[in-house]
Amino acid sequence: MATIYEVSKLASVSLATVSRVINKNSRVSDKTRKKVLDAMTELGYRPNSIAQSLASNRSNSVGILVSELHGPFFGQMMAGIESELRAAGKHVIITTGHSEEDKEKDGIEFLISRNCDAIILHVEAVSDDYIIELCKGKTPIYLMSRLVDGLDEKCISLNNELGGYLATESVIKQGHSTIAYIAGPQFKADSKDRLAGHQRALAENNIAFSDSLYFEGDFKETGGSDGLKHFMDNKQEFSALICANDEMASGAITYAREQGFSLPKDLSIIGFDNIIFARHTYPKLTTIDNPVNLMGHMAAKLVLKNIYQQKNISITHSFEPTLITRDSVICKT
Amino acid sequence: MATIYEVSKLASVSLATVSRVINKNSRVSDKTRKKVLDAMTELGYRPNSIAQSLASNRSNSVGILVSELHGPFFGQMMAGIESELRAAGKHVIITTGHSEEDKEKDGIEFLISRNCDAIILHVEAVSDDYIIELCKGKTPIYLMSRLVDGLDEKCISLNNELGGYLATESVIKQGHSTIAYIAGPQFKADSKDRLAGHQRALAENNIAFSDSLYFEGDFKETGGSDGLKHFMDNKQEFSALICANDEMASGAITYAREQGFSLPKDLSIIGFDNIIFARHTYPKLTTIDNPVNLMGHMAAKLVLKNIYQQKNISITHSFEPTLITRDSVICKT
DNA sequence: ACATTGAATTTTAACGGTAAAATTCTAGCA
DNA sequence: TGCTAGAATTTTACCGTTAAAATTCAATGT
Repeated sequence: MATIYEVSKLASVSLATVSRVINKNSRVSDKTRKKVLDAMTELGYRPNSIAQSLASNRSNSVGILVSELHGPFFGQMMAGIESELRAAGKHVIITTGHSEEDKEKDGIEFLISRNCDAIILHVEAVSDDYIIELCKGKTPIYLMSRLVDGLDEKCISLNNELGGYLATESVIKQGHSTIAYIAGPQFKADSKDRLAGHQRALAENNIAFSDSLYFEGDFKETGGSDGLKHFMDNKQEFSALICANDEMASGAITYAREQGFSLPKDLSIIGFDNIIFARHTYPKLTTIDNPVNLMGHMAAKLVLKNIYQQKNISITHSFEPTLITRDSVICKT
Repeated sequence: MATIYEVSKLASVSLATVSRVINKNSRVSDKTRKKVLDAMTELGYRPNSIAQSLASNRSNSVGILVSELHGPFFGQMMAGIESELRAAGKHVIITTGHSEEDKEKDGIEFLISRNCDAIILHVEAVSDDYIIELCKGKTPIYLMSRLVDGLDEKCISLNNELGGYLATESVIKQGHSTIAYIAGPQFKADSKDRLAGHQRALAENNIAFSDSLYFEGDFKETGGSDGLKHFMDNKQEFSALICANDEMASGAITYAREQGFSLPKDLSIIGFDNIIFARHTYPKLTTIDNPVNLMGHMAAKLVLKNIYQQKNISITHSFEPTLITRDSVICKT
């Protein structure tokens, strides 16, 4: 690959001049600029962004850390961030944390050591204190789906408690009063908040929360089937099942039908997230919309505004979930 | 962030010695090593991988270019590559091409300019010639789901033609003879091959391919619904519908039910890819398994073997799809 | 014609590391 | 004791770029 040096020789100008035409900004005469540009195309020159980054201390790329690369939730999130940033000519470096403390830290350090101009984190295993410490470093940190005290300006988050509340409330309004709940892993803040909302809705409607109608799932399809199986093995009676995300709801639906349930007549099921696939279950899944793609866009905008000086961007730090009514919850007869 | 220089001063050794303890390999006396290590922890030193990369001309990271960050297909692929590489201590830099020639090229250049040790590409819009040219460069290129003549050693691919054949054959074996086909975008090699397999199966069974039972979809849910609607608007009669991927099959299932079909009685539907969600449609989707996660692992292994000198890895370049029989295709009565 | 000035350009020193070449140490041996 | 081989360590140049400081250039006003 041709270097800036070869370009400068071919164009018979100095390195600095070539550098200046690459970086558009400063003054170069039109004549010189053309000479350089011609030399660049002749050599097929592309700046080495590693060297640029080392010399200039910025990289035009922002790091993203997500828990997993697959799955509809993270897919939408990454896509949102990437498309917004890409439109602004910035690149994205993605790595994963697998919801494990060591791997999350390792991923963060990788992104920092790669000179990212900013980092957008979706971390679940790392402590608030660690994050606060991290923010003191020179790489700007932003947080998705996590609200850390004192770092509000750096967070884009969903009101998960409200979402949990809405789900349960809507089910109660349909006349259900024996309601089972399959939660997400409780070390994740999202899961805890959704559960808290559920409990608040129950309390406000004078329904006691029962441990025997609670199951902690894994946010995957298996969590839904395992949870439902657990309740059935224990001979629990309930007319509605709330799942803390749509994957678990799908698993529950599939399992329920395998067990001979007729849905939604025998059991109402509601999910959370409104993943694309939620409208393809049968019955179509009633769920809580989690505007994660939008939130991804917003996180990217936050970076654009704060790091890349793009003015006139208005930022929403906090998003609200909404109820999406489809066919999987029916009025209790 | 502390630099190697500060470490060397604190440990009162030279830069080179610090560098050698960082890179483990060469000889350093235990006493010196300890001094350096202590200094490093005291300063909280982390090597700047940008500088390492510039100086050493490798980066311990491999670039990945996918068409989209969301969607079950790419999610599985990225996850496969990442987990294999991560286990070997390598990092992954992901970017997207959006199936557009310009963006694919831009993404590739970004990855190259970032000094990736190797690049794994899933490109769809770029020409074979461009890829061949690319391979002459100094960054090693590997290809997923694409077979370029003469580059077999660098490709990990699925026999899509066989998959298309298997899908159609299985449907024919169930007694169907009027079969509609919703293809993927025909500029994508995968789509073309799957269609070719479909046509071969038809031909072998003396069923004529009919343009009126063909629709080119977009590989998304809407492709399935649009396609089915198209056939119905044209009053086509058919007992089976083959979709070139599972997303389109899901869309078709949902749309069919909205139109009052009873599935699978009124219409048999088969998909392609065997995405996780395929078992959560109703009826459960019969489909062709595309071992994309495995292929991701294999692509990573190929890199590990060729670029990072890991011996004793055996490579499979070509994968075969298999029929997954579930409930969405029934015997024609 | 000649300072003056501001723009265009070049020189030079970083950025934070690696790696080859050069040097210093340390033992072992004649 | 003096020499030497091999290990440990340091010196030095370089990776490809940016950016501040220095220099050259061209136009302007007097």
